[in-house]
Amino acid sequence: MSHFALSFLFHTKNYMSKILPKRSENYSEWYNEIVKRADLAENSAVRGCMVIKPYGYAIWEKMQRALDDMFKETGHQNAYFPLFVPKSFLEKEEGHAAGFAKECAVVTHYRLKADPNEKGKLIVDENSKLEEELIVRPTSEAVIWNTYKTWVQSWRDLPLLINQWANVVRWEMRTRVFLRTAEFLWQEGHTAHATEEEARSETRQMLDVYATFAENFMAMPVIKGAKTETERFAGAVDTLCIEALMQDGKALQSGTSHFLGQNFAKAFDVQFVNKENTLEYVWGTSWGVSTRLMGALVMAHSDDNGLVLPPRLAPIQVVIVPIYRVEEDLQKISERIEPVIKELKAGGISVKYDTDDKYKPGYKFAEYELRGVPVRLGIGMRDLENGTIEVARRDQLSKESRPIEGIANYIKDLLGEIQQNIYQKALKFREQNTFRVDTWEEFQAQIEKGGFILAHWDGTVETEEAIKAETKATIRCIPFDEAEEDGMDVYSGNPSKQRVVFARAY
RNA sequence: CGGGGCGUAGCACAGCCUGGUAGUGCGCACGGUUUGGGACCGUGAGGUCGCAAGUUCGAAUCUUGCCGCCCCGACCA
Repeated sequence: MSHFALSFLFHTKNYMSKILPKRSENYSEWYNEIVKRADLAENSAVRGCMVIKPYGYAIWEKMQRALDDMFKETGHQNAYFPLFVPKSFLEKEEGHAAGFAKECAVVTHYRLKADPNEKGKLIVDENSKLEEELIVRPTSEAVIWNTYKTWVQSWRDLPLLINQWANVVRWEMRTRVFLRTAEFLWQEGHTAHATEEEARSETRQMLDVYATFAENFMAMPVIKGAKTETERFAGAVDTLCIEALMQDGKALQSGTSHFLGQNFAKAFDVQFVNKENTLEYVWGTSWGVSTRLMGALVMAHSDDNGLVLPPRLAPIQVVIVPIYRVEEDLQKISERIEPVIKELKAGGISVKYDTDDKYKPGYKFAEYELRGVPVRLGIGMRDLENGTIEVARRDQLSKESRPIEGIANYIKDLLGEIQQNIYQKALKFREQNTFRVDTWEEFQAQIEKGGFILAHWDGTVETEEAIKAETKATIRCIPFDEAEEDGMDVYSGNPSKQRVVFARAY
């Protein structure tokens, strides 16, 4: 016994560097470690800003591709607007200005000069002060609506369906990699329409696009709904959102779509002449998802062995690890596996054949698990003799030996099955962690345990804020698919027509 | 902005209390043995101990100031 105990103690430190913190013990440390160890991103030298590493960026690119295709299918075009927003633009829509004012980076000068007092140092050249400060965009409504004014004259110019992929900056007090960084990448759609109805349906259409993306690509079930007044986007009439449940029981807003009414059209004087030759303000929408989705992806599916990627977003869908002693064996293995690789690639599957001899197979197994590669194939001399190959699934951490004959087709199906399985698992988790609650005592107890709470709300800001103050729970959304029913507000006891979704949120 | 922690090799840390040769593990380079779940042996490279000032014969270590990072809260996609 003492021998084991001693040897365990002696080696503990070494092992510690190889295993992840337990998800159940320290969720945020577990999250940070996965992001780091799976090579998705790291904290940069710049406070609050992250470096997205190639593997992480490859996932983001897959997200971009899928979303971009969906935007194009729904008639949108990409464009690009400036990073800098003159302060006067930002001021024009009052609610908008108030909402973003306290988190803006401001450019006041355009030049540096050598410090006369200290060699090698630079100081701001006071002679380069800007007449008007430039704001680094926290979002682009202001610049874009200022531009739309010149683009829209007639009803024939509408609808205007534009999207841009860009970076934005919001000076957050506290940041977390992917979930809340000072600078982040996103897409922002900005559309203008002739009628309210059309703008409202655009708002809803894009929310549906996000939900479809979340569920079909990220394998992450979401609740669609509308934000309450307090949670609404600054400058919007209505904010719709998709809300996902993370494995620690906290909610994550994963996408928003705003109906802007005529707020920005009026602020920036964007009018068009309708068919009856009268001037009208256009109706606007804006909608966005960001690199926060990367955080959602990690927190929705991963486990104590690392990242779990849904096949549709995995940069490497299948990794093949050869197991051999001598060079000749590797050659034999390669000869047998090359046609399989070709077949997989022909089927549109991304494959990595890892012949790197720096690491042993065991190391590679652990490493690809950490990185969430959905399927791993192991093939050695024993397999060549038996005509088999080892197939390992990341989502279930299971292994089986299969005939190598027809393996490519098998894997094609398997990837689909894994995609489904990951989604079903996440859906089941959400269902098991969604609670219908009718009393305040129950509510208080349940919110401590996490999860979505469906409870009645009287529709007042006062109640919403009181609940938040007492429990830190916010109304994530007023869900679309929840049937109306008469009830009593869980806090105030006032009459209510519908349950809303409460949770503690990121 | 409050509360806590931390800055020593690429990474994780020890050394600091009680001042005197800068260390361990991982990683890295080279050579050899290994390879079906994170291999091993040997040799080697790698440091303005966060920055600045002070105390001292002498500072990673003591004092003061500053800077930065992380965690927990208040604000937020």
